[in-house]
Amino acid sequence: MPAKRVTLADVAKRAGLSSAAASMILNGRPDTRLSKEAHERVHAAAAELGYRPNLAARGLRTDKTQTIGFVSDLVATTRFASGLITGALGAAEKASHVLLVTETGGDARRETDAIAALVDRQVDGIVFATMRARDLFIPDLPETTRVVLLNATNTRYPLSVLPDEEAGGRAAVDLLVAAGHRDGIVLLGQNDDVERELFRSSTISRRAAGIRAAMRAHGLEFASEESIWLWEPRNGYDATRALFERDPGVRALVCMNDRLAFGAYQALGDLGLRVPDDVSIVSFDNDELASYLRPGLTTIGLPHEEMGARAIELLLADGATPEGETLVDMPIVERASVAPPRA
Amino acid sequence: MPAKRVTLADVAKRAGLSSAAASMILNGRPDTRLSKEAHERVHAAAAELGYRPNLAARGLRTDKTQTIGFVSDLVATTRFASGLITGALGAAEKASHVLLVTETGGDARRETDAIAALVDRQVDGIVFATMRARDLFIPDLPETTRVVLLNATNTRYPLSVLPDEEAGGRAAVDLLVAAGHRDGIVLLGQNDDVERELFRSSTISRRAAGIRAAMRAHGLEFASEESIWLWEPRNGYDATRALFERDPGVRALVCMNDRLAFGAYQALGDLGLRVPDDVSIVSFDNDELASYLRPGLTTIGLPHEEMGARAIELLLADGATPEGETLVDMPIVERASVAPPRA
DNA sequence: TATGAGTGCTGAATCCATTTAGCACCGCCG
DNA sequence: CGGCGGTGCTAAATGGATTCAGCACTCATA
Repeated sequence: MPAKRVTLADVAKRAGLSSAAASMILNGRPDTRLSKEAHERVHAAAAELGYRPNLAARGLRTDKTQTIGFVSDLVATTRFASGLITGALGAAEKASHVLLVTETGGDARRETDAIAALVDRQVDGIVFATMRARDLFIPDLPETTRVVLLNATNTRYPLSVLPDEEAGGRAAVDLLVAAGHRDGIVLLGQNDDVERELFRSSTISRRAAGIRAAMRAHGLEFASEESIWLWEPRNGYDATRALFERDPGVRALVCMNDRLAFGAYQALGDLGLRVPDDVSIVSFDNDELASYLRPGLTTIGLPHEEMGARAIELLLADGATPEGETLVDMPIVERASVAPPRA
Repeated sequence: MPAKRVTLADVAKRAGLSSAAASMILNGRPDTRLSKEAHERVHAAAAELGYRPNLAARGLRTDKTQTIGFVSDLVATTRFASGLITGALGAAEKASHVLLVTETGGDARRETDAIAALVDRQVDGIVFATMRARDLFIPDLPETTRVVLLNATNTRYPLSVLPDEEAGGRAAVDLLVAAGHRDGIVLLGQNDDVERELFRSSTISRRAAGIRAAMRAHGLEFASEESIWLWEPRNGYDATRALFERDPGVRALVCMNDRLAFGAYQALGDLGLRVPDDVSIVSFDNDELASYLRPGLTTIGLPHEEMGARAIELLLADGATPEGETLVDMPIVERASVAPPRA
C-alpha cells in the first residue's frame, strides 16, 4: 500500500469525473444515469490505485459503520463465550461487518463504559452476551441502536437468542429411556424441592423443566435428586460418592453439566464401577472434557457457535425480524456413556 | 440519551463560545489562553447535555481511532486464544481503547480480508495472535500502522510477545529434581531424534530446549523420550500404556502438555498406578483440566492473559519500546502430582 | 422554433471535531 | 498619542465520502 491513502477524489480525477459520479458508481446505485464508459473508467481507476473507502468518513455521513458491538460478561472463563464470539465473528464476516468486542465481567460500571465506547464509535448494533442467561440490565441507548440478546433476556429488548434447553432436557431423558432405563435414575445437580426459590438462570430452569417433563411423559420418577450448588468436578465427585454409599442401586445419572459428569466418572472409577456397564451417564454442554473422558460422554451440547451466528443475523436482518426468542437446537452428541441397565 | 446526538457545536452554543474553544477546552490543550470561566461553562454544558464526541469525526481529522485490531487465527478452539483476548481487552480498556477482533482460521485469504477491514476502519495498530507460534505471514500494511505479534514472530515486524518457554522448560525439570527424582524420568510428547526435522512451532522447540538444558545441568538423562504427533488425551493414554508395558521402572513423566498428562492419568489409573505415589507428573499449559484432575496436576502455565495485556501495552507505548521479543514468565503452578520417588 | 423530456454529469452542502491563522481589545510605555 | 505586546477568543479550512438540486446538452414533438 502506498504511503498516502488513496481517496475517492483521486479515483475520480483519474477517471476524469467528479467524485459524486465516482461515489455513485462504486456504490452501485441503481437509478443512476451514468454511462457504461464512466462505470468502466471508475472501476479501472479504483483498481489501479488500490482505492479503499475511508469508513470513518463514510460513517460520518451515513451513520453506518459496518461495525457491531459485542458486549460479553466473560470471554475467558468458559469456552462457551469464545464459541459465541467465534460464531458471531463468522456471521459478521459473511456480512462484511466487523466486531468490536468488549468484556464487562458482569460489572455494571464496566458495562456502562463499554456501551459508551461502542456508541461513541457509532456501532450499527449491539449484541449482549452473557454466560449465565439472566435478565440483563442494559443502560440507555440511542433509540436507533439495534440490540440482540445472546443467552439472555430483557424486557425492553425483545430480540434474543437462546438454546432450546427445554427440548435438550427432554432429549437427555429420552436417551436413557430408549436404552431401557426405568428405575434407579438420579438427577445430579438439581433438586427442585430445595432450589425452588433459587435463582440459577432462566435457561437452567428450562433445562430442568424439560428433564422433568420427559420423565413424566414416560411415567417415571427420579430415584433421587441431588442438589449441588457449584457445578464443578469436585462437587460432582463428592455427590456421587455420597450417593452410591447411600444407594448402590443407582443405574443412571442425568448430570446437569459435563463438569459434574466428569466428577462422577472419577468417583465411579474410585468405587470400582464402570461406565456404562454399571451406570449410564447423560449430561449437558458438550464441554471439551466430554470427548476426553473414557468412555466418551454422551451429552446434550450447547450450540455456541450457531447461537453467536444467529444473533448477528438477527441484528443485521432488517425488516422481517422474528420477534421474541429464537431458540437454537441443542445437538445430541452420543458417545459411549449410555448402555442398557445391568440386569 | 436524547434522540439527536449532541454535537460539539451544541455544547459551544450553550456555553456561549465557538466550537473551537469548546474543542480545546474539552481536550485539555495545555497552551491555550482561554479563561477559567470559559472552561467551567464548557464543562458544565457538556455535562448537562451529555455530550460525547463523535469518534468517527475525530478520527477523520486526527487519524487516531482509539481502536486496535486483533487478528487471531483461532479464538474458539483453545482457551489459550480467549485468554489472550481477555488480557488484551483488559489492557485496552485501561487505555480507553477498544478491540476490533477478527478470526482468520489461519487462512491467508481471510487474513488479508481481515486486515483490509481493519485498515479501512483506521485502527491505530494491529496485534497478530496465533495459537501455534510460528513465523507469521503478514500482508502489506500502511507504514504508519503499528504491529505487535502475539505468540508469533515475523522478520519484518520485530515487536513480539512470547511465553518464556525456555525458562518454563527448565522449571518443570527442576521441580522433579527438587523432589528427588534422578532416574526413570521420561519425556512424553517429544523426541528430538525423531522430530529434528519436524516443524512444531518455535515456542515448543524452546520448551524442549529448556527441558533438555535443565536435564544436562543436573547431569541427568531421560530414561526415554516418547514422540507423539498429536497432543491429545487419547494419545497420551496410548503412549503411557505402551511405555509402562515396556518399562515398569518409570518414576516420573514430563508431559509436553496437560492433555497428554490427562491421558497419562487415565492410563496410570487403568494400570493400577497412583499419582504421585507411584509416578510423578509435571506438565505444561495449566489447562482448565489440570485443576480438575485428581490429584491436581502440577504444571507450568501459559500466561495467556498477561501476554495479551503486554501486547497491547507494547502497541500503545510510543517512544521507549523494547525492541524485539518480550518474554513473559510462565507461572509454576504446583498442585499435587509431584512427590519423592518411591524407594 | 419554441417546448418538453430525457440523458449524463457536476457543484456544493453535509456529517462533526480539530486546528491554524489571526481579529479585537486592553493596558502600558515612551 | 501612536505603537507594542499580551489576552481571549473566533472564522474558516480540513479530513473523505455521500447526496440533493440542478446545469448543459440532445433529440423529438407540436
